[in-house]
Amino acid sequence: MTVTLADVAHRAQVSPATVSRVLNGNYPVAAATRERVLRAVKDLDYVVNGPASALAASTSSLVGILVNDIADPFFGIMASAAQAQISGAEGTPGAIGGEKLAVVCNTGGSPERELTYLTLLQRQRAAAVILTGGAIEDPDHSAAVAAKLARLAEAGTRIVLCGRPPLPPSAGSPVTATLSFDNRAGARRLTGHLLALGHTRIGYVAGPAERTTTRHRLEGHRAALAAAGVADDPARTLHGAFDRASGIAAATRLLDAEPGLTAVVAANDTIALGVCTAARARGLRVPEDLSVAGFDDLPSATDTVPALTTVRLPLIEAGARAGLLAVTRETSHGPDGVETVPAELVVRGSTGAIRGA
Amino acid sequence: MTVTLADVAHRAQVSPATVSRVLNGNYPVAAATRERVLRAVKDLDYVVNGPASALAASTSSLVGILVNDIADPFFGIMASAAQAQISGAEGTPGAIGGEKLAVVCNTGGSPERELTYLTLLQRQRAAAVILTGGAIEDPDHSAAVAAKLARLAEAGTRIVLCGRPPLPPSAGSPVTATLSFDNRAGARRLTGHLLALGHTRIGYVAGPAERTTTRHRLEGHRAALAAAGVADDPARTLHGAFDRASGIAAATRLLDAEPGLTAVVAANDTIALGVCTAARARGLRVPEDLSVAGFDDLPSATDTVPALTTVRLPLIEAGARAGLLAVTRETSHGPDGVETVPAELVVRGSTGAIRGA
DNA sequence: TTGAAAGCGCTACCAG
DNA sequence: CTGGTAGCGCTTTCAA
Repeated sequence: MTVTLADVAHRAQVSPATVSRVLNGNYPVAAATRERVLRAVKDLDYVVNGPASALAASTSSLVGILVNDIADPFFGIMASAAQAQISGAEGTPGAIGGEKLAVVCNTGGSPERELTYLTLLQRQRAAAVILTGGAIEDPDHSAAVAAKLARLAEAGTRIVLCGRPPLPPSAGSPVTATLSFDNRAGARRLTGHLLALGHTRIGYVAGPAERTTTRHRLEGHRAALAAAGVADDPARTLHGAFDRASGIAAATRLLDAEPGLTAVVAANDTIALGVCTAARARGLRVPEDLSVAGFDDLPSATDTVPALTTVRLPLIEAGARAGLLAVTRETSHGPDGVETVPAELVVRGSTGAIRGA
Repeated sequence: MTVTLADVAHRAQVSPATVSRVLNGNYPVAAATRERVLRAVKDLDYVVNGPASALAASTSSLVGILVNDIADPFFGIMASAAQAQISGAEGTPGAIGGEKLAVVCNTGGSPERELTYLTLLQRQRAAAVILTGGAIEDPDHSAAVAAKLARLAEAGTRIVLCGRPPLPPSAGSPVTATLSFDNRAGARRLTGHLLALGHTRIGYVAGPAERTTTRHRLEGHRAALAAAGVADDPARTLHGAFDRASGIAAATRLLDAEPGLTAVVAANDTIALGVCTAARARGLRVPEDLSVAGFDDLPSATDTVPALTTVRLPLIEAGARAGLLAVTRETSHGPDGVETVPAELVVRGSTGAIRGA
C-alpha cells in the first residue's frame, strides 16, 4: 500500500498534524521533532498525496502555462523559461512539498481548447495560470475567457498574462499581473526603418486575422506608412499562420503580384525566415535585392540570418519574471498590474541597399 | 462559495451518488434523472473538484508528458500530437468530467528535473506518464528512474515510453507500452547511402555524449563504415547539443580540420540545418560540394532543404498512438509491450555528386 | 510546541 | 436504477 502521512507520524512518534507542519514548513516545529519526522519521511520514502492536500487546503501546486503553439519555438522558450523560474522558486525554504508543478498546455490557437484547458485547470484548483501570446479577437470568446478567469481568480488561482494585451479594465480584474508588448510601436519602428532607407514598395506578411498580435503589428505598420505619406496598398498585405510555410507562400504570392517590391515586413521571425527562403528561391539576394524585416520573437532563430532587420521583444526574460512573480509573490507589475515592455529595434547587416537603386 | 456536487444533487432532487454517476457516465442512470442532473450542472455552472475526486478515486485525470527540450520543435510536435490524441479520447462517451488534462513537462535534459517531475506527477496521482526522447545513460540515474517508475506503476499510473529505448527487461516491468525507434539501423542506412554514393570522408555531428539516441545513432554510423571497410577517424566525429548552433559550430570545426570532407551526417535535423548553414557560409554548395544527411525528426523543418538526405522516423503519429493507447486502453504494443518503429530512408534532391569528383 | 478532531468534496460499496 | 454513507489523506482550528 501507499505510505500515508499517518504512517510517517506513527514512525516518528508524533501526530499527523506535526508531520503536516514539518512538510509545509509554515509553522514552528522543534528542531528535534522536525529531524525525527524528516527521517521517517526518508525511511518510508513518503510522497505527499497531492489530491488529498489540495482538497484539504483547497489549492493545488499546479501551475498551468497556456501556449498557442507548442511546436513554435517562440512559445517553447517562453514556457521553458517560466517553468525554470517556477521550479526554482520553491515556496518556503525547507519545505518538502512546496514545489510547484509547472506544466504546459497547448491550445493550438483554438478558442475551444483554450477554454477547455482553463476549465481543466479550474477543476484542479490550479495555483496559477499563465496565458501567453496573442489573444483571439472574438467578442464571445473574450467574454467566455474573462468569465472563466473571474471564476478561477475567485477560487484563488493567480492569473498572469504574458505577451498578451491586458483585459479590458474592469472593477476587480481577476488578473494578478499583465506583461504586454508594445507591438504597435515595434511595428511602426520596423516599417519606419525601412521607409527611412528609402523603401516605398513594402510588402507585409501578417499573422492570422483574428489575433491581437496580428492586428496591433499591422496597425503599427500602417501608421508608419501613413506618417511617411506612403499609400497603403491592401494588396501588399497577406495573412497567414505564424509559421515558415506561411512566410514562403505569402512572399511568393506577393512577389508574383508585384515583383517591384523592395522590402517585406514579416509579422514574426518564423515568417521572416520563410520570406528569406522564398526570396532566395526566386534568385533574389537578401538584403541586396530585397530587404526583409521582422519581429524577432526568438533571437536564436534569426541570429543566423545577418541580413535581417528586426524588432526584438525581450519576451523570454520578461515572461520568466512574470511567472516568477505570479507564483512566489503577490507583486503586480506597475500600475494596474500591467507592465508594457518596449520594443527594441535591432539592425543586423546592411539593409540600406534598395533594389534597382 | 464554490458549487459542490451536493449542491447539484440538491437542485436536481437526487442523491450525490447519482450526480457522480451521471458525471462519470460509468453507471446506468435513467434518462430523465440524467437530464435533470445535467440541467442542474448547467444552471449552477458546476465544475468538478479534481482533487476531491482524485482523492476518492485515488487517481487523477492528469497525464504528464516529459520532454527533453520544449524549445525543440521535435518535442513540441510530439507533445502536441499526444495532447491532441489524449484530449480527443474522452473516456466514456457522455461523461462530463472525463477529460484528461494532458500536460507537458520540460526536463531540459536534466536528470534531476526528470526525477523531480516524476515525483511531482506521482504526488498528483497522475493517470499516465509519457516519457519521450532519448534517455540519459547514467547507471545511477537509470536506476533512480526505474525505481520511480515502479512506484508510479504501483500506484496505478500508466507508463509509456515514446522514442526512448525500452527499460532493461525485468519481471513485472512498470511500463505499459514502449515505442522505440531503430536508431542504429537508421544511422546505418543513412551512412550506408552516402557510402554507396562513393563518399569516404564523412564527418559526423553527434548529440550529447550521455544520451541513448546519440550512442545508438553513432553506433549505426560506425557499423556502416566498418561494413564498407572505411576507416573510422575519431576526429571526424564531434559531439554537441541537439541544436542548430551546435550544428554550425561542429561543421565549422570539422571543415576547418579536414577541408576534404565530402559529406557530413548530423544526429538530428536541427543539427543538419546548422551544418547546411555552416557549409554555405564557407561558400560550399549543398549538395554539390558537400552532402549533408540527417535524421529527419521533424519533417517540416527539413522539407525546405531539398538537398538533404534523411532518415525519417514516424515519430509523430506513433507517439500520438502510444499516448492514446496508454490512456484509453490497456493494450500493449507487440510482445513485451515494445514496438519498434523502423526508420525510413528519404533522399531529397541529388546527393550523388561527390566533391572533386 | 504539540495533539485531537472536524471536515474538504467526491467515490463506491451496500442496501433497497 | 437510486439513496445512504463510510472513508480517501491531508489541513487547520482549538485546546492543552
